[in-house]
Amino acid sequence: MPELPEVETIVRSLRDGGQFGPSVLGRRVDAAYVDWPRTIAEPEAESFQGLILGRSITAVSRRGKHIVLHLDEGFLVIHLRMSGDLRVEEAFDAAGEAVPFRKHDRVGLTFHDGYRMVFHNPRKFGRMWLTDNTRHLFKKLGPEPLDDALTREDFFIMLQHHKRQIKPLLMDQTFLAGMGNIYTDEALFAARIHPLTISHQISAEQAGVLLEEIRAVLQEGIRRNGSSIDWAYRGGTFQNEFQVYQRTGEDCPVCGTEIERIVVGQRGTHFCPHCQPLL
DNA sequence: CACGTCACCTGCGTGC
DNA sequence: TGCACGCAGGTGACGT
Repeated sequence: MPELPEVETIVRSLRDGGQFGPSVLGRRVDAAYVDWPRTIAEPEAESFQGLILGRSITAVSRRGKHIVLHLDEGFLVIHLRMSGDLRVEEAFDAAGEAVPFRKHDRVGLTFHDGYRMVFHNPRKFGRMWLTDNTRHLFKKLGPEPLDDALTREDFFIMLQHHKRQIKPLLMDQTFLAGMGNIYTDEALFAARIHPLTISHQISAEQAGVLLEEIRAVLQEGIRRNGSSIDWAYRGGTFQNEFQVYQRTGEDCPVCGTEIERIVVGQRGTHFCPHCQPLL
């Protein structure tokens, strides 16, 4: 469930407490459980278990789709990829017995006060890095779409610098950090831009509209606590606002034309052929 | 540089 | 019921 709005929702819950459990701030790691060692991208999984012990979480932030737990020494960075999920829960039952981990729980960090944070990750794509410095992880990431420092003019110039199909370009994390399949389809629909449009051919005015629509769908996604679909229910409600995503064959909410599905860059892509003509 | 393909994984819905 | 297949919110490594 991981695009920018879902990651931001999790970050806020980890920081402030919320629908996914209490805050992790101030909690100290007392024990580490690793079910799938490849989850630990850095350092080696064996050394990770010892190195994380005794460290406390002092802040929680986000960069693109990465969750950043700031520790009193270093950082724990988490990427959920396709199917990752975090929850914070009590690690022991009333009798003091450890609550068993669930199927697909890959990593568990038990805190000094009896709570734990669990990384649930059915498809095993998600990764964690325990590192003293995050620079090497983020150096290639593009700007944050919600950062006001990114202007419409900047965005137009960025588009002019590439001759690529707009959809894969928006999903390229080195171009812009945080967009995924859902919010890209929704933003392109809102901006009335065909997903195969070559970035280079988008006018300055259209670029401005696109940036604003990207921000609008991301902000609405955050406001609704992200999207919940199928197996990965997270309590979000943005799925109820989808205009085109997963609505193949249904009527376009604007003009009534049937929503089409094509494949772009190996990803299912949904758009209205009438509202989003390929110029 | 841009794009297609495959790989990494598991689970679910569909159609035969 | 069983089974093959296609599909899924992501990304990185290749080859052309």
